Amino acid sequence: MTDGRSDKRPTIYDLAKLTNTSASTVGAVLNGSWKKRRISQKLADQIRKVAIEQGYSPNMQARALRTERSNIIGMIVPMYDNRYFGALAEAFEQRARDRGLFPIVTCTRRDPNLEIEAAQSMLAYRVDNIVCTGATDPDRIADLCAAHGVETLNVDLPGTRAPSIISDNYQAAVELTKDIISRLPSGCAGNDSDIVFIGGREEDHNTGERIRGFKDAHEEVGARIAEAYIRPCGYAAHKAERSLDEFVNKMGGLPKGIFINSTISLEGIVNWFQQNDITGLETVALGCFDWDPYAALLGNKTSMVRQNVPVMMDLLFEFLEDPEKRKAGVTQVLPEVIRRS
Amino acid sequence: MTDGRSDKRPTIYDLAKLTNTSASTVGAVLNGSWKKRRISQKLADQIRKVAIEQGYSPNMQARALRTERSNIIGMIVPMYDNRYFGALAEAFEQRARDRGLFPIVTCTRRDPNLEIEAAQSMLAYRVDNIVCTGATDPDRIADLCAAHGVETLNVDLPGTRAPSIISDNYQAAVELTKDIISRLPSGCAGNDSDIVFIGGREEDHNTGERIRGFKDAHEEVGARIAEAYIRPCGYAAHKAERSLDEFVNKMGGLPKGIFINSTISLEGIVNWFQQNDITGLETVALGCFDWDPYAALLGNKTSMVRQNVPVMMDLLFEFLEDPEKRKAGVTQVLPEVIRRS
DNA sequence: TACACTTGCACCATCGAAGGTGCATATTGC
DNA sequence: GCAATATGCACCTTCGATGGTGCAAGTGTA
Repeated sequence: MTDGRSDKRPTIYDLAKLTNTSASTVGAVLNGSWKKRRISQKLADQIRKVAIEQGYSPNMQARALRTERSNIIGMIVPMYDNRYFGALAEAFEQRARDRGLFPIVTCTRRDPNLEIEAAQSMLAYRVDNIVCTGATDPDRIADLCAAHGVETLNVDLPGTRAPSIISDNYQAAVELTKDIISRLPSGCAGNDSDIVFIGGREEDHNTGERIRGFKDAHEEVGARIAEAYIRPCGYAAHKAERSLDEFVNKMGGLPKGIFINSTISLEGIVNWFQQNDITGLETVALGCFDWDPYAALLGNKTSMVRQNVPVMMDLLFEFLEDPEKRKAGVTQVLPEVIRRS
Repeated sequence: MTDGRSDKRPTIYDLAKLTNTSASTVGAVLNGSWKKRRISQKLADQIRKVAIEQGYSPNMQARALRTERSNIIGMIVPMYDNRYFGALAEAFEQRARDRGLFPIVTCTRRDPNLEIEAAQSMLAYRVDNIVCTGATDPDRIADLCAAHGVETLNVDLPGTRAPSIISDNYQAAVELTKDIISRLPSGCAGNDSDIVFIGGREEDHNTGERIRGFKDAHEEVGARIAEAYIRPCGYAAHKAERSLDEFVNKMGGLPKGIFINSTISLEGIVNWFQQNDITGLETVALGCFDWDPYAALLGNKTSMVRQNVPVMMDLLFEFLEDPEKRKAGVTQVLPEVIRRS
């Protein structure tokens, strides 16, 4: 090169030569510790000028190696196929950047092995923290990270090995169920219920809590629920579709209401209606524990639960920054129930 | 600690002491170059055993510092608020992992400054490549990266400084428009059209191509389009909503069809119908250049364009791996038009 | 003028891994 | 039985940034 700029990225050593100073001086100026090191204002200005001219950017790998702190913060999410996790990732990234951290979000498709693999990669790159969102096995990740001296935090699904920030699934499920009940044809509420719960995994904490809320809301109005009405058939759309189909075949008709445990399951439910009984979409009272702008418009009767992403992410960073607060076990955040009549 | 395991992560030096060998031997064994270095099978096995016992994980920062290759591959996406970018991110991550790379996806909210900031962060962490997906200004990012010796690739929106993989927006727009025309009340096709194009940004390459396809499809059936029918009002939902509202006020009624330029814009359109004329959703022929499982069900008449994510991502990694192929300028991939009658 | 401080910077080891090189010991060929 | 080669591993520098330490020159005090 003839313009004095190398084709390689300049290092503090290059800048030191260009300014007739030393690497430690350049380093101190560019990382902000120069006052402590009593570098003169004039020299600092000059070095900064040359650094900009040369397009210097500190090698974070080298810095991390030396300081034992990467400023990388990782987040594991299950999927990008719904608004909730998308919003979580977006809010997470924004807050991380605001704090000068480098956010790394990766989706692990609800695959426990992939979760571990992703966590191991993050650990290899020496992330400072890992946030497990909706992880199928947060404790396993927490243990793995603990062995590496890395603290984790759980979001959406609670774990026992790390502080957890989750939605108040029980309370929101109670409210959503009451809302569905209130929209049943008159005369139904108070009698034995005809609302099906579809979707989710029984082992899931959240699904368990939602079923508990679903049951308690029924109990409050004196209605009973038969076993066949609780159908945690998994999250995939086609599973919900099949589950509803089985229910209808078994019971000989549609239920009066459906509590759907996620937008993904809702996809299957709507598919079923499209295939089998499109008018049902207008007559059955739908409630979905999740939020999606289009889904909210479907059937014109779908109430939805929208989890409070901003508050959850604010709490997350509070916990990350304050070891005292971090001791808390499970912190619940109340979601919003968006009612449609 | 009493069990011989330090509370710090073990390094190759720790393992060398534990096995009475040297750091270079341990390093060679654990990074696979041990045969080349003529380490005996027996010693290699022993070192690997101890490494596993100690929970060793190589410090990728140190490795990257030494080898000048981080194995990190970055991707910038605008938003996680639609399925297209979610699917792109997911497919990208999967393919990167399959190749032993560490994928880093970040969303920049269609903010040109945030795009640059994110790219700079990635460069500071010495990513090997950056993939710009739907970037507002891919050339600016490409130039920045080029100054750091990092190659970029564009996806979804083309740039002039790097190879680009995009959808064939023109062809798909022609097909989508024809589909809308075919669903107009009989007698309309062939006359001057009554289909509005709403959403997107006029400066966007994709929006331009779609408008071109929209126009050509009209021309083919001998229909003309008045200026007021082309409304690239931006992407945000409320902008599309307002644009449709303005159109209806100005023209004194609904159009017979709407070509909506993204699911986000569709959100605004559906909102408008909800607020103003819910029956319109059933009578107006809708086509949306984007895909969403719920949106596809709306109005029961919405045809959608689903971009071919797997093929685009396969091409991306082909280009990344083969410098020859990388020379190509813009590669177009034909999306699928999902018709609903 | 001598001594104690302060100012302003350079020198150097270090973080963990990689890879060039060197040097014993073991094996082969003649 | 001896040189030539192969085998198996250790030593040492390097990547870029950080921060402890040392040291000259400048300033203040008695």
